[in-house]
Amino acid sequence: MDALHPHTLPLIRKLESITTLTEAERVALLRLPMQVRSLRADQDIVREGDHPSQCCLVLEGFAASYSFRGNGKRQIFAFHITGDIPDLQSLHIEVMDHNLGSVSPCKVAFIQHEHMRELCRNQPRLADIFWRETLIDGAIFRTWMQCLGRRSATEHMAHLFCEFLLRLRAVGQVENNSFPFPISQVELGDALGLSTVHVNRTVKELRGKGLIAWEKHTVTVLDWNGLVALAEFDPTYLHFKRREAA
Amino acid sequence: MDALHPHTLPLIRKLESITTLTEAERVALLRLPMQVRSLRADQDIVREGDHPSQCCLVLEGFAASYSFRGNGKRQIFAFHITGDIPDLQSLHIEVMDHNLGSVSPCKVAFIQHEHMRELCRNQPRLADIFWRETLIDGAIFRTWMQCLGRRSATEHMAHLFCEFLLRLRAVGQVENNSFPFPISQVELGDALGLSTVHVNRTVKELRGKGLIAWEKHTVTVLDWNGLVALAEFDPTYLHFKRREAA
DNA sequence: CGATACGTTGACGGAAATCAACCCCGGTGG
DNA sequence: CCACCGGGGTTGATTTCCGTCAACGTATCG
Repeated sequence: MDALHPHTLPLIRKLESITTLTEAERVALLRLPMQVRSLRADQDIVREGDHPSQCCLVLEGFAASYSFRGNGKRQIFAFHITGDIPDLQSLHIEVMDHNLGSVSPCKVAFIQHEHMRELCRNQPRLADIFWRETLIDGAIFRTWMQCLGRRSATEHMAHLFCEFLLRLRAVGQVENNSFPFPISQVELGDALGLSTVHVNRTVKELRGKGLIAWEKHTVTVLDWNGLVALAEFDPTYLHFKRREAA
Repeated sequence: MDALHPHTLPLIRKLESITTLTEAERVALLRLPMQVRSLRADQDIVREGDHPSQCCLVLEGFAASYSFRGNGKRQIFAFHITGDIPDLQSLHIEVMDHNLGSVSPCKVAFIQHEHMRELCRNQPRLADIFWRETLIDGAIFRTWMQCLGRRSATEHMAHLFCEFLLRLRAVGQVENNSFPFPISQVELGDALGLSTVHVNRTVKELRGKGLIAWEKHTVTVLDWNGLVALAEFDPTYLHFKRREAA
């Protein structure tokens, strides 16, 4: 009998925010063999071109998927938080077409692909749930695309804070509309497709309108309704089990 | 014994551009019950908010996934061509968070979810292949995001033409670097996040540089290397079985 | 034949990039 | 102890890309 791995708890919590698990499925998840590692900020986890044989579960801290252009400009595609498996796709796509790295200091767990595959064979419904996870990632990508293409800098940033509030709340990291936000303005610019200077001006605007506060790596949403209205935020795309209100 | 459905051939061809199928898998695909329909241009296939019970295989023509903002601005997330199943995600995500519609006149085949699920149960490797398909869609979304965030209008448009050439070639719709392109400049703008006016100027620039020709719904790539260089195009993200050259 | 959609072009304005300082703060080392 | 340094944040001045407005051309179609 394999040992139970309490490290899986964040994953279970996240999966239960979008679906319901049976006891057998929870146990199977808790038995997943994994190797835990601590990372400093800005460390690579997987690099473009790699052929990974394991995937990575975020336990603590923030990670990001990103890619560089020839001219050195970076685009961040997604931020990953507790409970996310950012490179689940490597289970079925051999070569990495982007990078994955820590943004803040992180604790991550590595799970061998063979163990994931075995789990998917033994618990076919879990396979579907993981598939669904990657489909929701796709939905988040689409929304991010719409923000990049059709929203102003201010609207886009407001949208990002709305998304973070809901995603972090789903894994219990929001208290009184405040959440950890260990991301620099440079990194935020790389995510929003903006220059650092303009990120700064945009943050200033959101602060000035009394919508958010941001100090010492913590963001507080001061006016949820105002932020939602400005961003035209609709949480459907996150596909939570039940709609959450703030 | 179920009848064979030759309509599945485009799907088989596309799947074989990224993987290898066994005879049993090919037969199982050919037996998939489906209902074929012809659509005029600009018709809805599935709408935001729907709970579909079937998914849609594109046989001929172009379709697009898109969504509107409150102010009426549209963002197109993806164009879908022969062999694509644009709403495969509805197999595991109940509610549509975006729209799917025809761009040109189309022939599509509808496949009931129950038949897809049965196929996935009987041919587990096909389930993984479909999963992989949706993961590649995700990779395309990421690349599109980088284009929206970090490329100029010219580079972005060049990138789009590069992608179309390879994807259409994979399903046999490219001859002498020419391919059908039944997309208006308005629609192209909705995909690139640009105004129609600027789309026009950008097309003019690509034409002026001798990179492409575009007339009567047909695009010809006149200078593949030049286009690739301008776009910084790297086809890895399409995850074809073997690298294609032009 | 006008109606309509699509494409093209010019003039103007605005949002965000770029360039360039400067500040604050927490190391770190002489 | 203080000087120095570097990373992050802030601000102003200028430039650039792209959006908006407006007009006009051209093809297709009822």
